[in-house]
Amino acid sequence: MPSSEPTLRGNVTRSDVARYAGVSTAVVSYVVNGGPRAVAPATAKRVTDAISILGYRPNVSARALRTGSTKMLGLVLPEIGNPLYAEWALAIEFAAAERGYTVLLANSEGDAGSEHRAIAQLGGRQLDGLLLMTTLSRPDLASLPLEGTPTVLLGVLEQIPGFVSVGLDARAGAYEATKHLIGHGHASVGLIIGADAGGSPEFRERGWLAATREAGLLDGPIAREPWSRAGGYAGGLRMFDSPNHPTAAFVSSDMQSVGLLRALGDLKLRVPEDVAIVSFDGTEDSEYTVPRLTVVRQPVQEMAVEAVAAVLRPAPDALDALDLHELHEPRLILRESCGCVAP
Amino acid sequence: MPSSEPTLRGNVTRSDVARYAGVSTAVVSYVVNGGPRAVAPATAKRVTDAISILGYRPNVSARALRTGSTKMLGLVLPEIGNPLYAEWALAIEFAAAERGYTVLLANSEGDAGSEHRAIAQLGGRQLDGLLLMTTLSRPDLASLPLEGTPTVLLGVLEQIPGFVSVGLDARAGAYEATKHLIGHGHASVGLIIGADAGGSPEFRERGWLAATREAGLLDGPIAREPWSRAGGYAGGLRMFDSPNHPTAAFVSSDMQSVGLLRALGDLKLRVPEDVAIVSFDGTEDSEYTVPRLTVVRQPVQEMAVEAVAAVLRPAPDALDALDLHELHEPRLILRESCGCVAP
DNA sequence: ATGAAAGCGCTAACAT
DNA sequence: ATGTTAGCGCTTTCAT
Repeated sequence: MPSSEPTLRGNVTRSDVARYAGVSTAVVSYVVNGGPRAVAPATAKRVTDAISILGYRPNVSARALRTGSTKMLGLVLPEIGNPLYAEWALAIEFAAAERGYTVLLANSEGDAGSEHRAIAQLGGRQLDGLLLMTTLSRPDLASLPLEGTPTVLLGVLEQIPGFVSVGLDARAGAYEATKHLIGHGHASVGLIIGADAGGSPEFRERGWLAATREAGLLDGPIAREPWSRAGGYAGGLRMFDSPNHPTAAFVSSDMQSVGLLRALGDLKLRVPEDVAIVSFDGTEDSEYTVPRLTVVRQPVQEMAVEAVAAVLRPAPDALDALDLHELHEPRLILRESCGCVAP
Repeated sequence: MPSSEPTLRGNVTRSDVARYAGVSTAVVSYVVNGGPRAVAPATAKRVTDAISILGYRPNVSARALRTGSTKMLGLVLPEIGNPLYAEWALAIEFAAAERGYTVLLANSEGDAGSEHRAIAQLGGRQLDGLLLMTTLSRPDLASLPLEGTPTVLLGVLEQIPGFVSVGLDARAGAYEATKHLIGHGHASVGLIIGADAGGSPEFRERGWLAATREAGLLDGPIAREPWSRAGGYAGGLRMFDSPNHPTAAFVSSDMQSVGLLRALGDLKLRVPEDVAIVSFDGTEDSEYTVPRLTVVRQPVQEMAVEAVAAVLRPAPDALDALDLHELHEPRLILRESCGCVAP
């Protein structure tokens, strides 16, 4: 005997609810959406009862088709495997949920081709906005198939014409970090930084350079390696496997610092006694390395909230208002790897 | 003078394309979807040309409304902050993309309330399937608002009636790990494991116990702590801050191992000389700790591919086929922390 | 090989 | 305060 259980499967429609509650479909809509017309309390109750009894769930696709809004935001990240991006993903998701939006996450795997593909993929889904942590440089950005989707650039270090972006003052952070290291009396501070992929990294490099020069020191050595544990490992091996290596290093990401620590371990060099380190990012990883990393912390949560707000903000009439670049301030957190705090 | 540029914004519809190509909307559909009717090559070309000239992109909501399939899969994870879950997310996303599906990611924050909320959230979106890394125990699972969405449980250690699940033989992995440690001559092997949240952890505990007993050793100490760096740190401090601590430990997750390493550093205990460790998971983190961690590696990618295949598989007629539990085999990877490989 | 048209479930303007 | 109804963009059956 076949069951006529109405809660079976999710295909209860609003007209089933309307019939059950003895009202029109419009009233069901008014109740579900809290508007735009008022409904008598008694009627509303009949409707909500019917909804829960029948197990009705609004069809999001139909609503999106009708209203033009999917209540979804796209988020393109280079790789969630990187704890910093994982932190971003979490923060964005949270900020979006607070405003009733769901996040569709896409990985760009850190290369331009995948990034285009990821954006194209998301583009077909009528997203209400796109949050883009791009690895692309300025000229490439223009060719993105953005198609009228409000877009906000994430983790951008400089202002990019035609785009709203949420960035951080990486130069100031790097400057402060390097200056702190120099304050410990090091004569030379090395720099481990990512391969230059779009104008971004130089800001950290500039801060490091400015602090070095300002102190009247000679420029320390530079290792340019991928923004990964493996990159930090390779750079560390190269920079420190020689008798006259620098006694301090500013490392441009936590991932690279983890790799550097690994390399220093292999080289039997102690941190901070033989090599002092300040890292950039401040992910949870940095609190659990041995020794704990002194870091320049990115205010990820703060930036995520702002990014979501920005992408949802109605487009301003003046187009120049698009060239917006919100700058957030990183913060130096003193721990063991610089030699400040006893291990 | 206002522009009549047709590529402006994404609101070109299939009927615009039809008009431009001089065909009916049906033909546009046939071309876009490669069926169900054949189209003359010349006509098809006119259509594809029109599509690219006008910058037409199919409206996913409309298609979903019409076909009932959103081509989206939901993925509920306890926290992407954990590298193991990040790895899962990546693997699932990849496996889904291969089959033309997009993944909607939701965080359950590791507690039942958030998990319910996350599922309810996704539930309204007419997903074609749900992948669920649950922290819930069996009885709670039954109360989930799954509503006819095909669901596959992830990372489950035992077979759960009424659910398809993709799991791994954690007991075997823990057994092998512990046995390996014992083979190094340790008289006692401690266990650091997560707080027991639903039947899952015991499998690792059982494997550890079995190996211990089989070797005729006394049971080592157990520290039950959260599945996090902080948990491993706390457990490590407790287990090893005493003169007669065990000389080896099997740790049930990489996150906890990272915390344990940190604790051992604080206690000035060396690994593997004073304490030998084998960890469980085998995330990238485990390759970059100092020393490198010997691990029982979860075949995440393999499990992810299988999970996606399972959730997309048409529901079998026989309901008992639902009680499916695919068991994957973890693999021991020898590195430095157990004392096998010279640092 | 192609076209006409119905209708997926919903919202909101326009009735009443 | 509530009901009627047009249509969002798409797929697909049924004609031609």
